[in-house]
Amino acid sequence: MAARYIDIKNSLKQAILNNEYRVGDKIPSERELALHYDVTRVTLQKAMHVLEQEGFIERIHGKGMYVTKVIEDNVYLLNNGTSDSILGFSREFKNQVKVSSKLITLNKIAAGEYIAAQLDIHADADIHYIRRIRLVDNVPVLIEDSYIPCAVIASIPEAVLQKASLYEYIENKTGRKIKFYNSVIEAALFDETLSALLNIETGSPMLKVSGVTKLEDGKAFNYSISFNRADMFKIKNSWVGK
Amino acid sequence: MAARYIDIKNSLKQAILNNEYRVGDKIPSERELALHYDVTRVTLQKAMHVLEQEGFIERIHGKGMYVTKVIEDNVYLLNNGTSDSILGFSREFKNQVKVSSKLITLNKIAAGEYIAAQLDIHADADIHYIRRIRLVDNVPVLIEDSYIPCAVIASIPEAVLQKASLYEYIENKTGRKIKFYNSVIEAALFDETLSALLNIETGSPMLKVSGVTKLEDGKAFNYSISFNRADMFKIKNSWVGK
DNA sequence: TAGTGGTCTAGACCACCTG
DNA sequence: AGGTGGTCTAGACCACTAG
Repeated sequence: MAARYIDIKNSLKQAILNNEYRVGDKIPSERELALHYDVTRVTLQKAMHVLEQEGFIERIHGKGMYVTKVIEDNVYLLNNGTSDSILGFSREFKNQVKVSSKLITLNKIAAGEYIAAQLDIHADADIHYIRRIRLVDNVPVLIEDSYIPCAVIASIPEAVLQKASLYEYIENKTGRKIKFYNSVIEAALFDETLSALLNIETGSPMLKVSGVTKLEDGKAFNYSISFNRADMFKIKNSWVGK
Repeated sequence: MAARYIDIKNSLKQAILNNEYRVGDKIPSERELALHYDVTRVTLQKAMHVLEQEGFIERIHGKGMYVTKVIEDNVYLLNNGTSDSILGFSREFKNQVKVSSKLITLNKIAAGEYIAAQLDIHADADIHYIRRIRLVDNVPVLIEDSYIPCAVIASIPEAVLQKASLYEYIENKTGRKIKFYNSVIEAALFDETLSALLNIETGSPMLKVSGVTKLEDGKAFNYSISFNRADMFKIKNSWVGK
């Protein structure tokens, strides 16, 4: 079903996560791996480039490919830009900790100019405005505001917002996968309203992440802003040259 | 000299920046562009994938390629993870504003465990510890601490730290290009020491970016932490699925 | 020099979108 | 149906690293 290079990438990723290859180990050469998986070098390279981008290996010209320093500090929750499934909050953490949501607001309103511009729709188009508190092991850690055009999803069951992953719901409902995520990361301070919702001090530092999510067909379906407790969130970012 | 696909990417990037293609425009198909640049589709696709990663175009299966919303808010300075030359501060901004540095500290010290672990060297190896204030149009906007192994660069002229780009100096000195950058982004508050250096209020929000930079041969050469005024810096992050 | 990753060709077939 | 991007093959040559 999926592309061959994705399968290969996942296979090697699992091998690394299972410690079959350890940090600093040299993994087999492209030519060996291509033979093993029975693909051409071009296809294998595609897999390896993705693995590199995701931060699992390092490719060094003339030397070989090496397993990178591990996925580090698990005390803090991270949310990066290069994983398979960055986007949904519950998706990312559901196997590690107990994630839940508390729905604060669910309204149908007109987009207004700013939101409309982000979503590439008309300012008078209807959208769902959703505000949720996210909890990890029952501790509130962030507030997330979402703006979703009614044209994409006519209605959103409250049950989804309370318990399930909104992204999975939308992928299933529309039959399209999530493709794009453009975000802007900023630091700010929690104001009275938001700090009260998280039960923390006003003026605490916040990591604010806002962005637009798009589906495979290029249609924007969600503009979101999340206000994250700075003491619980970091963002890992990796970059590979050229 | 450079790879063909990089040239093509830059050529199209320039065309977009010059408004030869405007936001929302459909650009020619892969097959047309491949013909025009006289390369195969595979090579052309490589160029386009990079261009997509850098946020200039969107590729939509079955439809075509479209110019993405522009590089936006130029009042704030941004520092993202997908550009050609993210890394150096002066590199990124030297054509837009007047960037200068003020050297606060330049010491040769032992790495110590934490820094040594980041740089993958011994804890008793010598490093340069550098603290600089960066100014944009003579306004101090961030503080940057750098930890550079003496084994990579024996000495660093003060003049470089005051005026020039440290990264360019190192690329020239070692004859190797910068390849890697793994960073962690956090939010925090400015303490007394740091706020005094930037002449802002203690307790102001800060965007803290720390990371390791590596050269082409995989050798770590700089662990840095930058403390950025949150009101002047945002980070743009784009992610493309699959 | 032998081995590695980096780039490129000239095809081919598939999956998706639109009229 | 015709055009678009997505994937893949089976080679080839180049650039870099090491002993």
